Amino acid sequence: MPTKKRLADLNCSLAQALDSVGDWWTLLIVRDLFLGATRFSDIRESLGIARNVLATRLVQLQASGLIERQGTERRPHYVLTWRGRDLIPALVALLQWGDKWVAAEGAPMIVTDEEGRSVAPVAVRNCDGAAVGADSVRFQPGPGAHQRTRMYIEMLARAKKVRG
Amino acid sequence: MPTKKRLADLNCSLAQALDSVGDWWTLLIVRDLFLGATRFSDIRESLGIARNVLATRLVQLQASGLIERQGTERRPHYVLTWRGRDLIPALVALLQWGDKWVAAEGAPMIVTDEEGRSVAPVAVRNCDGAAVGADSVRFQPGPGAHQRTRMYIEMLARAKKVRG
DNA sequence: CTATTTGGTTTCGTAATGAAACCATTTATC
DNA sequence: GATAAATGGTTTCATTACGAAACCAAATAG
Repeated sequence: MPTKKRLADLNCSLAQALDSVGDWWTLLIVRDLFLGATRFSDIRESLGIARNVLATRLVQLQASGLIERQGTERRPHYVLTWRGRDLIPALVALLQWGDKWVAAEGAPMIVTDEEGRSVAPVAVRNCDGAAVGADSVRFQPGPGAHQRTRMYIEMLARAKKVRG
Repeated sequence: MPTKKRLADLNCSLAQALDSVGDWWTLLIVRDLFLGATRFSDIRESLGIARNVLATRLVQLQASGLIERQGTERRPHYVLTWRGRDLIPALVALLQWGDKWVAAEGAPMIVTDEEGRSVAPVAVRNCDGAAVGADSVRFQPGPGAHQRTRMYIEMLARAKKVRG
């Protein structure tokens, strides 16, 4: 009986994250909430998402602890929790990727600080603050790595070294 | 006749990005390729993804210019293009979010630089390199913003200011 | 007090997913 | 060189998710 695959048991935090925000709409809903939308109808009209799908997503987002319902029961305000707001770096990184590689007619949105100065491209940095380019980023098994994960990572790293 | 909603026409680069990498599997495939996997079977076994789904995703990823097929026709190596590698900041940001908020038994994977020193949490930064916290991040309409987008952003910003 | 808006739920047809079976070509084994 | 096994898929089919539209109760506006 085929059921939706649970990414959560993949022993990878990326999969864990995608289990919370991995479908097409969720990050866009988070974006709208971050922009300041709080109403069901605001999000619905902004994204053009079907009502039933939005309703389900909001329930899931609440269950994952990314949003809270506030105000009256029948006409709630939806707001991001801190856990939800903490997705901002990932969200901005994806947005910038879209700007760089896809957006044809210029960026639809610009990300700025409080003073309206646009932010730098999100990058991976080491503890000294120096950018670590994609060619220099490495993955190592961590304390929560299963034996299978550990072997897979090491196998690939070996193969990579052989290829040069 | 209900068809899959195209996120691409949402006038938002986040939606553009999600149109390329927005489903459950795609970023995990990118992760595997980044780790050094090149073979169909490596990815398949690593993720436990169905064969037909993986085949479709690889075709889509190639069509989006994120990966290339190399080597023989019948037994290709799949490798990330530069466009694909450029997803690394977003990928790492999501992975760190999963580590922080979901991972129970410690991080399965650690991200490091070439010398094995683990990297800092990915953050939004201004041009001076100072971190811009989620509370300080703002979105402004950009040059590619449609009128509708512009009004929506401004409407929400006004409402936010009223709420305080 | 009536009309409209809000925030959904229900129903139904279409599309996507997952599992398993199948298959052609390459590579390894004897 | 023949045979076995692995690789890289495609096909088929049942289940599930999605999208559109209709419907509905409570809250708000006039």
